[in-house]
Amino acid sequence: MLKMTDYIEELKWRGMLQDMIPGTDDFLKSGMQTGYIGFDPTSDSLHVGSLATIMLLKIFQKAGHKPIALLGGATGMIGDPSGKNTERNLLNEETIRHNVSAIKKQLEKFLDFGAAPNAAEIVNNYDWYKNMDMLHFLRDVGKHLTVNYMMAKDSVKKRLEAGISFTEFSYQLLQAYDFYWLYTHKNCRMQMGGSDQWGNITSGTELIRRKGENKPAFGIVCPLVTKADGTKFGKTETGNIWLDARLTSPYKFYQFWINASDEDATKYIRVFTLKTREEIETLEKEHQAAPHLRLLQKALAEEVTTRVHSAEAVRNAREASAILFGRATQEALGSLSEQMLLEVMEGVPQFNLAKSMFEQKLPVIDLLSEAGVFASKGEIRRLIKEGGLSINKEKISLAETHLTDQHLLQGRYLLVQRGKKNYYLVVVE
RNA sequence: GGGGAGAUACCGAAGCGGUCAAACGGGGCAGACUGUAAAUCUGUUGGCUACGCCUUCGGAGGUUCGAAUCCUCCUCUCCCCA
Repeated sequence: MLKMTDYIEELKWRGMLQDMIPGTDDFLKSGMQTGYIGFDPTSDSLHVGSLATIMLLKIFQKAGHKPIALLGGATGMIGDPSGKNTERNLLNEETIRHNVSAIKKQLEKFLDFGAAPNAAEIVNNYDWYKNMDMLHFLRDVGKHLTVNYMMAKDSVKKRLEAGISFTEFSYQLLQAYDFYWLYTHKNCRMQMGGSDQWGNITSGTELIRRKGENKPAFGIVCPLVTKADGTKFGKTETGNIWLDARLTSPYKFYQFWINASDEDATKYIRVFTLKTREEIETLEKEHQAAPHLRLLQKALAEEVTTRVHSAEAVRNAREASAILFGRATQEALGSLSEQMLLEVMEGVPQFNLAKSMFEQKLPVIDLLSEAGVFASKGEIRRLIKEGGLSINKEKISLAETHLTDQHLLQGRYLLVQRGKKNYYLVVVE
């Protein structure tokens, strides 16, 4: 017997409910329902920006409902104008096919596909668009929503001055039809999404209503995840944080969460973990009592990294973090086996230096410059002057410092550190 | 088509013949404080074989002992009038 919980109530305390279509609440309480979220195949990996909506689905399933993840194999070819202020370039079909299959694999990590009766499903809207011809689309879909209605949407209104192509303008019709199709074929009466999807979701419920369906459709949206300092969530100096380990190493992924500010961490732990309200509140109390332990950030990083990567990835990342940031010093570094060292350094940028160069007993500044760790010698000099350069956790205070074989970890590695958080591994061979 | 304004380092913006590798602000990086947080304060922010040298101020020429600064042409941007 399936245990149902109150989805809306849970979203509320997690701070994940921005808006909902009236009645959604009662609709969900009336029994197991099917709901969906669409994902755009604009690249071949999701990034943490999509994580909040994935969690919407995950929590939906946990609450006892049936989640459907819709991949926009067709809509991705059109381009959603929501939240965009300029027309986008179209991706070619091959790229989209590739992206769809890659994203599908990622989503499979989050949802439970074996949990009858509310097992998750993945669908691709290309399947119902590939055989549809334009006349049918215009007669069966386009006829039901007026241009006036469509133009009133924010996503369109914002673009009226700058210009919007007919193609992007039509996007909401396609998404509306997706909803209708799922409604009729999968008995799916609910759509979720980020707040930028509100317009598209209501176009869908409207289409369903005007097509003469007697049972209404529902929807909710969650707020955009933000950072307290106003910068964009999910980006770092070096770019997006991706879910794919090849694009963002598990170590870096783990560090991304560990580095969340206190203020953000209390928000994120509600959105990105499945911890209960009690667990979270207890953690917060413990965190306040001993903030330097960073319990909140650790709990957040561990759970998210486990789900996206694996428990083993977390172990490695935690170990690497302990060595790089903990009190561990040269001795700890030196005592690592080569295999451990490499595991710990996985995800840390690596540079090569010819053994012959190293043996010339050049000053450290020349060696680092040769290895290409820094952009220029001026930069290295400045860094040394400012006390921001360490090798093997030992501060370098003179540009003329010479390195000897004793500095080499396992006879061939140098751990270069810029500031507190940036590490580079130089391999001498 | 006519008239005007402008193009400076990552971005914004001063400078209008030497003292300009170029004020100031933002951003970046680092240091201090701390907790791999936030706030704050400080330093730094073209390159090099470095008390000196080289390359930079839209592009190409020119004037001058000397130009980001003056002149000529070109390219692009913005504004106003038709």
